[in-house]
Amino acid sequence: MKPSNLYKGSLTTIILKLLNENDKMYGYEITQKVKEITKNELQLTEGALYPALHKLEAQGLLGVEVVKIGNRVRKYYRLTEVGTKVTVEKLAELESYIRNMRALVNSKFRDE
Amino acid sequence: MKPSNLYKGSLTTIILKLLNENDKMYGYEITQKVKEITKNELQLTEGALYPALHKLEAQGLLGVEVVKIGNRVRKYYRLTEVGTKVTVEKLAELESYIRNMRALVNSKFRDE
DNA sequence: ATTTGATGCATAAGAATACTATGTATATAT
DNA sequence: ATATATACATAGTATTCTTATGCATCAAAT
Repeated sequence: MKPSNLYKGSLTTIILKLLNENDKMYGYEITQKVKEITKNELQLTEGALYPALHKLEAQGLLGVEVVKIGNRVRKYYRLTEVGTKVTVEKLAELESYIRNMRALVNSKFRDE
Repeated sequence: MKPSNLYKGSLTTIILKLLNENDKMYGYEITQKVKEITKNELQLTEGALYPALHKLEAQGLLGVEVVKIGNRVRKYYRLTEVGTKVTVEKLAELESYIRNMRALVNSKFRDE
């Protein structure tokens, strides 16, 4: 999460929404999906992502399934029922946030 | 800043933009303006606002003017030249943030 | 053959940001 | 008199993320 610190607080929303779209995803896949969707403008770091996934799991919003691919391990995450509910809330909060920020910022920029 | 933690990282942008619109403002005035514009959805706390103002001043983005109103003191803040430049950057970052978040979240919500 | 880059997980130390609580003080309305 | 609004400020705490580091597998290039 490099570019600006506006993203602070958005990671949970991003993860939940991606899992809502994709049934199940593993961590590395999420980082790539975000890069792809935002055309490299947002790169989430593993140091942020993995702790966030663990926390969401601990809170019961995500379930995990460990899969062996050859000799490598993948941990697939998917939304629980509660996780789906929280996703709805988080998306509503995002809309509210955007609406409020637009209202705060919308008037013309003054340069004189 | 109560409702969601999406606002984390947005305070600087809000302050700078309001000062860009209003020439000069004091702290309490800023809290009221934000409440008004967001229809009470966003209430910034003084514990966040005042340290933020001091920091922006220390960074040279804001200038201060202390005014006595009766027996009370007000500290009016206004943008410096550098502050105006940074405001432009912050607004661009906000647009970028909103664009990226919309892209990440835009597809239909899945509920089956 | 081996090195590089990509894949894939993880955690610890620290920085940045905001929240909660608290403190001080003046002004106004009931 | 008392509650509410105005107006500033800081300390302690919590949350979130960044940076740095570590381990390990696999594919492709030299």
